[in-house]
Amino acid sequence: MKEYNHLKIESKWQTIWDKNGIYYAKDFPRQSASSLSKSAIKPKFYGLIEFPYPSGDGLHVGHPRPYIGMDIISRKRRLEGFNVLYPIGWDAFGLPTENFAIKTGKDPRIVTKKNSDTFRRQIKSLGISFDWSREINTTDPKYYKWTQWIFLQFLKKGLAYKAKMTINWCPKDKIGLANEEVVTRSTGSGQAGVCERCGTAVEKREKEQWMLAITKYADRLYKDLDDVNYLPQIKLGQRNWIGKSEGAEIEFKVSARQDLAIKVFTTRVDTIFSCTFIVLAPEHSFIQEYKNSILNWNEVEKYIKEVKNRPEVERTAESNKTGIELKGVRVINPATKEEIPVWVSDFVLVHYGTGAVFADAHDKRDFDMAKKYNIPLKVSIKSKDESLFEKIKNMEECYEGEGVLFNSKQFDGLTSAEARPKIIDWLSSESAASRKTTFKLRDWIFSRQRYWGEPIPVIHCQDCGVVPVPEKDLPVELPKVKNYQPTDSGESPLANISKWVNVKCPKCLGKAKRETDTMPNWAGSSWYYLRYADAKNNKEFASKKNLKYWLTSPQPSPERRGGNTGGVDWYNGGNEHTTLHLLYSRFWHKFLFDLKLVPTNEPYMKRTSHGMILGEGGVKMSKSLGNVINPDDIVKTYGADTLRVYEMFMGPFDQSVAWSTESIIGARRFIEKVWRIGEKVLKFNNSSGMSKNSPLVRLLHKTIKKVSEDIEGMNFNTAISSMMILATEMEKAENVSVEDYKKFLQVLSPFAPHMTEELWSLLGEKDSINLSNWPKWDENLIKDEEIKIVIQINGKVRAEIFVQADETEESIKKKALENETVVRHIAGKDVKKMIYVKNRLVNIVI
RNA sequence: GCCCGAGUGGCGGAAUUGGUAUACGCGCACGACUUAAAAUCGUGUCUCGUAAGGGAUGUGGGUUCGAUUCCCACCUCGGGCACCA
Repeated sequence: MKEYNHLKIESKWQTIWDKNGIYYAKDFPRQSASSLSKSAIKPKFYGLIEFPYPSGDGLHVGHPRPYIGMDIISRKRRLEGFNVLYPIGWDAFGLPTENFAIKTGKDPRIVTKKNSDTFRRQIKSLGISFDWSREINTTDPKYYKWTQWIFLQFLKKGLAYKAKMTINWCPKDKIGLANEEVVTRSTGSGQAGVCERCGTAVEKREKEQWMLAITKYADRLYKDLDDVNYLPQIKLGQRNWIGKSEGAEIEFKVSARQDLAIKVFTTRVDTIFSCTFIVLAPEHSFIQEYKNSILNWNEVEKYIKEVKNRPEVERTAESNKTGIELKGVRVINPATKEEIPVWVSDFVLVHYGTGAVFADAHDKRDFDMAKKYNIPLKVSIKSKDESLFEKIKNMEECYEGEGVLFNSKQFDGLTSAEARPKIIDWLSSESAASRKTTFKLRDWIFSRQRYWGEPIPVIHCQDCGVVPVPEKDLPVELPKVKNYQPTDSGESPLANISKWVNVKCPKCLGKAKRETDTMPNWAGSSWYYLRYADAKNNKEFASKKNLKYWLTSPQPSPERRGGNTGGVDWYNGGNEHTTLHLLYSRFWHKFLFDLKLVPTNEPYMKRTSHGMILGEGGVKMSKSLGNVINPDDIVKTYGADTLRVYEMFMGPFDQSVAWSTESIIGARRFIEKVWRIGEKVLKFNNSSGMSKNSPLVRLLHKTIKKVSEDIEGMNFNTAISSMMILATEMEKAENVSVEDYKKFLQVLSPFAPHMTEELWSLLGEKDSINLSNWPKWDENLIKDEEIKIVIQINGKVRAEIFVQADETEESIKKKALENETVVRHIAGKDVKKMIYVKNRLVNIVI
């Protein structure tokens, strides 16, 4: 047998796999050729990773981590008899390519082609079992035709609408900026957002934008999380983002104008008796409407202008709270009937609740603001902790918790929870309040004044207004332009192409103009997993038949829960996508479900996350730091199998971990060790060398169990650790049977597919190891006959004894007390208690 | 500021439901093999102590027979915060 040569082996098998198309998913294959029932369709497994953005820098070692993880799961599923779909594509619209085009004048289409070619070549060199026959690209007109088509369905159902929104605007470059392109810089008067390119202070501008009404789905997006199998922190992230709160809307009447009222939303109506002022968001419409009555209007106007240009994160930061009173305006607290002042402050956000809050001593932000501006405060909630109460009463400390009401008229003595419904009922009987549920979630701003995105398929007609592009005219293709800069008026570069812009109205055939806004990058990625089911379909985004097969299991999947009707079996992606992308695609999917275009109410049954790979020393890998590792170099020097094993071994899959080129050698040594064992096995070619009961066979079966279970939990690092232990023992052993070695190769094959395939074929197998059967472990062989029991005295380990697996508690305790060390330690002391934990320990308390 | 995650040897990390802290790997030291080197194999490797024994899982408290694990407070780092993907 020849020496292990990763270069030869890896390219050889990649070519063979590709030629035979062994990783191509088949639509509705039969169970097996010999299956009696003709209708028996093979069960499917649909594993998904987030398709990459093909950046100009090429792949870096962080990209493959999730691909390898899901590849291991997909490969295991194939051996378990599933028909596996594991697809990939390119999420290729977006800012970096466009900015590159602006800078260099190169056509983004050509740049995208070049970048995705590089990515494809690099990913292929890693031996990931992707089905390349279903590759998609969001910038392909054949793909974005359907992204546009789905938008038209939103429009048809009234879920796409236009609204005035503020955008970041650079007055020097005359272009709209993404939040990312606005950097915070210190100026003379504090922090300010400036343009990343030119450093000019960024302004906010009002602009008509296309919106998608995701808030119409807020309740379902929240509730249906109960029925999906996401990691708990992902569900929590989604829930926090949607931000459902149940509370009340309360009206504060304006003293001077009893017909006018300011509505506030609160979840803590129990604190209303301590409310001494109300606070409006600077953008609140009341301020403009009532400006003639505001005595200090000039100052107020100046304040509002300042605040509007501050980034939102900045505005809500604790240290930066500012405010101004609306002099001459007072409202009435409906509970106390007292007149109270009205303030404006930057920490109140216009798009949450009603854009106004009532303020009292039981909210930290209100409390701090009142202290800062000497606004009177009152307290009305008594803490459970009496010692704290003095300080709270004296306003030395802010108490935000729940408690018992006082200073609250007829509600005195009730707990916060008891008081809330009663106060709402009381106030609503005077029509000053109503129960209300609000969401933090806001509608989705869907317009971009950019070039490199899907054109929004709408035509503006002078007479007919907004007219959707007829479906037969889709796709509305992106025209070529000379200049990728947005126009001076803040429109997309498309606005300059009069030939493209000026069209006939599809309805009245009169003069009309195309919409020149494009869609955000999120659009194409909101439905891409559906396209993989039927990637080449020209008539629909995917056929119902294919969607039904790939999204709904023939038998209940272990991934499925509660009222969930199916979806992608397992979707793994980055932690950084667990709110936005995940929520957006759930929204699109639910919408399509309502139109009966997809068969399931949720897109993904199971969602897990992977951590990032950081540079050496735990800092971010970035071009500017010069610490980016290119997988090409690793594949060349150590091989794809080594890279795969190393990336899975380096740390827990869901956590970020620092790269270490020095440590790769450990993975390589492990692979070489397995190779050497292969040489030994081939030399002796012993099919029955080991006794069925030998310690090595027992270890093999324990390892099969451990690896099988660890893969399901994505604990790839401990799976590899256990295989390393097995390899060390196999190498030490005088003889390893072919049969046992093959089982080891099979469980290792998802991690190191090339070298295991080579060894498999050297052992005389004709078919691919990737199409063999996942080995089963023998329960009888993994049970230990003798068990080590630790003896503790007062919780400290003092000795250990070995007992038979079936030994009784009495007998073990007796042995423990007879132990020499134990006798020495308990001499002259009373044994108070003995705690026995089965198969683990005896703790003697003295 | 708000939400989520993490903090364990020189380094990456392991540790079922609260039950032997430091598995596995890297590095380092010593030894075997070799004319030599590489590769490989073996031994050792948290810390103080000759030992008996003590101490240590970001910090400080608490619950428990027993805490890396549960509770409270705090510190540090990473991710997200709606136009980056």
